[in-house]
Amino acid sequence: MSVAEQTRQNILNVAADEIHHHGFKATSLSVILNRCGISKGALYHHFTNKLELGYAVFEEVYQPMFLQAWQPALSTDDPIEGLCEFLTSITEKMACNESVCGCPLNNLCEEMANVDEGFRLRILAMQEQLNQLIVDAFERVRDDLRNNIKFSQAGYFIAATLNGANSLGKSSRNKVVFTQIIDELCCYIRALKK
Amino acid sequence: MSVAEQTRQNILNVAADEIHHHGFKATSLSVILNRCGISKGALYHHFTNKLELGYAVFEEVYQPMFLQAWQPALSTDDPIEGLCEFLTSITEKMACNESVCGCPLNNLCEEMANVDEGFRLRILAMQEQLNQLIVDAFERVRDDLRNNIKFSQAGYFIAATLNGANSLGKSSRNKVVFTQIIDELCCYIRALKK
DNA sequence: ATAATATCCGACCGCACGGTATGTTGCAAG
DNA sequence: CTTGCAACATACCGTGCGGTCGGATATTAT
Repeated sequence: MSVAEQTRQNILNVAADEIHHHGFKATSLSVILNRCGISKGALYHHFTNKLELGYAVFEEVYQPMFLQAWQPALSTDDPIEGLCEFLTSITEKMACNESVCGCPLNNLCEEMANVDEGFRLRILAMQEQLNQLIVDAFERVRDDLRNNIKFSQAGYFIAATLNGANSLGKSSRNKVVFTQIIDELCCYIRALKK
Repeated sequence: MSVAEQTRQNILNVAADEIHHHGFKATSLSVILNRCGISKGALYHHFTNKLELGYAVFEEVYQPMFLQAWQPALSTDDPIEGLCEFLTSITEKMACNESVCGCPLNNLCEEMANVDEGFRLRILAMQEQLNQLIVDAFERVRDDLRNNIKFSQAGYFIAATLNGANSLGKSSRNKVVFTQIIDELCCYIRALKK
């Protein structure tokens, strides 16, 4: 990897971290520059403006990260159990101070979806992609599931509840509430089986 | 109501609307002043700073609004059905352009809970209050419910899913996804009964 | 070796923001 | 009538922001 490309990747990673912690609008370019040890000229050589940097972070950092997290859980022989174990593992791996940051995708959705169309469409595509993953997984084992289930609707329901759990976790500042909601969600998911 | 008190209420209402539409940080005092037709001196006569204005909006506008919305649904003879009807009525009353604004409480939670302790504690208290309402309602009809239900956990689960539904609604910009999630949530709620 | 281009630097700009300080008006008590 | 304070108005300030631009340096092509 060329040194220029390293600079670019460094900017993307630092920006991703800053956006995750402070949101897009509250993220300061100056902070990114300081953390990267580069100048403003360097940043504006690689990205035309802050918005394009945000888009690049979404596409090149958040999106792959997101898919890599969900994909394995849904690709197992038993996606129902895979999903439950994945959700439970989130609560276990989540440190207390991390719980307040929430999911990058959901954060951006809350902050930017109704402000910037570029973000909105990217987020929407990502959510539909996730929903498709869930639907595909359910289709694969549909014989094991109750036959009155609307797969897509259930998929969105799961995603929504996870987002909401993150939200409630932010205000309570401990993961007990979060864990409870995930527990309840796993009950719901397992109840999809016959 | 004195003219001064009218001014104060006007500021609160306009500020509540602005915060609902643009979030707290992105809400500009200048815009509030213009919409109210008052000067900056007037605003700073009634509120010490922007943060205190935000707290006042939360306590005097959002909080009463929130309780007035939930209370009736949970006070009926059949809170399970009351809850479902209430949730469904949200989707019906919600215009398409309103769907992108989301719930003021959830918005503030996402934006401010991990930034400002004053907001966080107020939001937390509000959420616990809502949860208590749900728990109380469930306790009242506990004989009609399955006997392995953790009331508090179910309450948080319901609140979380509603928040998440709002979030997903923001990016899709139509209420179909929102409605689906609420439908699924109502199924879950009705399944709490024996 | 030299020209050309990519990469990066850092001073600067305009702007909108929250907040302050001082001035003005009007009502109400004495 | 006047004194005083609540209720505003207005001009101004410092700050941090995203973004621009001319120049310096490194890398590559010829």
